Formats: sequence, C-alpha cells, structure tokens
Amino acid sequence: MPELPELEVLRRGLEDEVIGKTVSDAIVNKQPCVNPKPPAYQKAMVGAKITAARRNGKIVLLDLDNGHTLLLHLGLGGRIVLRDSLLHDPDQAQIVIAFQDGSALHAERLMFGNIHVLPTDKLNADPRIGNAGPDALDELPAAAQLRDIYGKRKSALKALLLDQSALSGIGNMYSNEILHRARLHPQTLGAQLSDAELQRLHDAIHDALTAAIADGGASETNFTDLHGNKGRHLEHLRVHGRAGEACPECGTTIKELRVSGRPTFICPRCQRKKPVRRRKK
DNA sequence: CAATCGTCCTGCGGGC
DNA sequence: TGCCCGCAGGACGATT
Repeated sequence: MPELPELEVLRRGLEDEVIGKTVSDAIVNKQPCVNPKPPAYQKAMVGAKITAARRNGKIVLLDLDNGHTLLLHLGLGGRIVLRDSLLHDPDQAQIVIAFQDGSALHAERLMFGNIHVLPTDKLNADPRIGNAGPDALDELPAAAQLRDIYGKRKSALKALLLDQSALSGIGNMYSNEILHRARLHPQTLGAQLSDAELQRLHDAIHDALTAAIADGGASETNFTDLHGNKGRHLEHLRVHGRAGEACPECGTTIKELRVSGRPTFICPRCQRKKPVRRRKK
C-alpha cells in the first residue's frame, strides 16, 4: 500500500507534469470512487486549470484555478499514471482526467482509493485532512515536541505510528522500518519512552521516509510513479516482509508478529521489549 | 484480507 | 466513600 514516500514521489511527478494543464474531460468508470457523484464532479473539474500539487500525509492535493481542490487517495494498491493520449485504454482506468493537450491521468486499481473534489477553503471538512496530525515528513516535530504527541499516551508505539491524527503519512510498512531503525519494540508504550528513545524515534521517522523517497518509493502492490516506474526501495527494506531473513544490523533472524492487529516485523535482538516495571510496595 | 475512519463500549481518573 | 462525567483506548463494522 502506498504510504507517505510513495505519495511524495507521485506528488513530485504531478508537480513536474500537470501544473498548468487544463482539464478537458473527467471520465468516471467506477462511480463509488468519486465524490461528488457525476455530473457535479464533472462540473467542478472540466475547464479548470491545475495550479499546484500538494501533499498532506497520504493524500495528494491538486489545486484548481476555480476555487476547488482535488483530493487523491490511492488506498491500498492504486496508482496514477500519465498517459500520452485519452485513446490509451480509457476503460481500464477507474477514473480518467483528460487534459486539453491530449495527455490524461489514469487512476487504476484503486482499492479503497478515491478522488474527491472540495472547495479549497473547505478542505478541513474532509476528516482525512481536518483530523490529520502534522505531516511526518514536512512537519515532523523535533524530538522534544514528539513527547506531546507520543510520549504521554498509553498505547503501543505501533498503534501510535499508525494513528494519522498523531502524525500523518505513516502506514504499516514504514512503521515496521521506523521501529527497527529506532531499535524500539512495537509494544513499547508511548509514555514509557525516554528522551533518548524519542530522539531515536524522531531520527528514524525522518531517515526511513527520506531514504524511501530517494529510492523512488517501494512498490509492494501496484504503486508506480506517473510514468509506471516502481521505485527501488522494496529491496532496501530492513525488516518489513523479511521474516526468516537476517537482520541487517546484527544477523539475528527477523520475526513476524501481530501488534495492534497488524503484521509486524522485528529483529528480536535489536528491538527488545522494555522490562515491565514492577510495582513498588 | 488489505488500511482507515466512524461508532460504540468500557474503564479510569478527577471533581465534588 | 460513592457517584457522575469526560476522555482515552480498544473492538468492531463499513468501505472496494
């Protein structure tokens, strides 16, 4: 499933390729994917020029010059590619946004993904924007501020990293990579974290996301950039999906477990559970 | 099943 | 000590 790094790769592609283009047609092959429903969807889109490509967590935002903004949400395994022409199998895509210059964005294989159009000044009405915490890349708070976000909570770090209202953009794969880089066990409680551990967590978040973006993202399922490139980060993952392989730090066999109901990969040596503090008499 | 959001329920702490 | 309220966190359902 695409997470923050993959969406940043997509955003950069959109910034390079579609800013200034004017929408000539908005085709919907799969109704549940768009909001509002046609024909209101087309009314908000057709004739509008794209002015900016932004990202908020896992949501990519395309601003239009008519006061609306397009929210792109890839969901579990979708991708968005730029085709040379509308004639290129438009029925294969769930959604096609065609431009006056003959190019077109095709949204394909969106699972739980969708495209919404909202007035730009009402973006907060969408909970994925309005309830989102700071972006884990662009707005990552310093370690000391992370205590306000994670350090007071009595949930497992695994669940906290996945909580989009705490920090936005981290999903299951990068939560595994971050916890390994930070040498923290996923069941560590937020409130148990020392200052040094919060610093490690901060650095791990930054480093894991930045490294993935530099690799063009990781394509676990169907993600590609605008041109169909999958990205090279899958082969650089340290623990995610690597149960039975050797930890790149210490060689110990990587183990899979479930934490907060999610597949979780750890090195049992690098990521030891904090001892449960005995209650004093 | 996948990931996320919304809803519902429980349990805990604080205030009185 | 006991009760109520509010909130945090966990479970569960809906979504495609």
